[in-house]
Amino acid sequence: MPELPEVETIRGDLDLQLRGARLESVTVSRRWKSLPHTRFHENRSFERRLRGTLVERVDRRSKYLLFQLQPPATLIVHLGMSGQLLLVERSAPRELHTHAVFRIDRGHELRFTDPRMFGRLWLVGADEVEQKIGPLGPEPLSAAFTWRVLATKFAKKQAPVKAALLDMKVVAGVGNIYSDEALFEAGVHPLRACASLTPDELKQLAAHLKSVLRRAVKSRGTTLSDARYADVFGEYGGHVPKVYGRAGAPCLQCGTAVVRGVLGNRGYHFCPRCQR
DNA sequence: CAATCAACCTGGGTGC
DNA sequence: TGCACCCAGGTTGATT
Repeated sequence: MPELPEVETIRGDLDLQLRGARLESVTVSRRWKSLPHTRFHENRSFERRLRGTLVERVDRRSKYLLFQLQPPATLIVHLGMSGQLLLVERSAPRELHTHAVFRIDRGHELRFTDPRMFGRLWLVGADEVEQKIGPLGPEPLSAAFTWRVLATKFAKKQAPVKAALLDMKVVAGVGNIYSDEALFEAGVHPLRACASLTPDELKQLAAHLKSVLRRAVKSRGTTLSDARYADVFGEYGGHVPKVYGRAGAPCLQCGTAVVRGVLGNRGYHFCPRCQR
């Protein structure tokens, strides 16, 4: 569910709310503990090792949230498709599919819920983070990400550009919504082979990717009508996609019906007239 | 190595 | 009402 702008919204709020807070206790559901260690680093001491730790800072890399703790350790959280982190009062009724509860001082709880259970929770040493979440390409909003990075990575790539944008090794944190949006705004057809893009198209693509991600962060993410992304306070995002999820509806630029295609088991959306 | 695809899960919507 | 699909914002391991 959440991509870079949604995860970044959550990160910012958690950093403000939890910096300096102590995790009084941590409980993980039996169901979640039964997951393979690729999704839950169960070492029997997850709860015990977290109890009493201090949250020093909350970082983000790609779609991963990194809780930097004291004594030194990193809690890695990935929300998968349907994961949520909710900051609530302890007395509030427990949400369905709650898999982990972090009791915070001052009477609050951080609850991790995830109906589809594609999320991950890992507790690792600070030096183990890279190997756990990597290898990852550059952060698209960093100065290190330019059209020249794309030019290098695309030079010998025959895969469709849509697939490449979803590849975390090419660029980190971009998912199905924002790859569709960036391609639409750049006027590039999703099925174009990476290596066929001209320098001008690469410039457009890099610039529009940065632009749409920045706008989405400012709007606190995207919440589709049929899905339920919410921030840590349960509030929805205000960003509205231009093509994603609009199959059959008129293109906002030319009025042509937006087309939905399937690539690698995932739907994508584009305007057959504006995107070449 | 690069590209493609099935699998991992649950729940909501649709059409018969 | 029941049921059999189809769809969903992600990642990854197996297979070509």
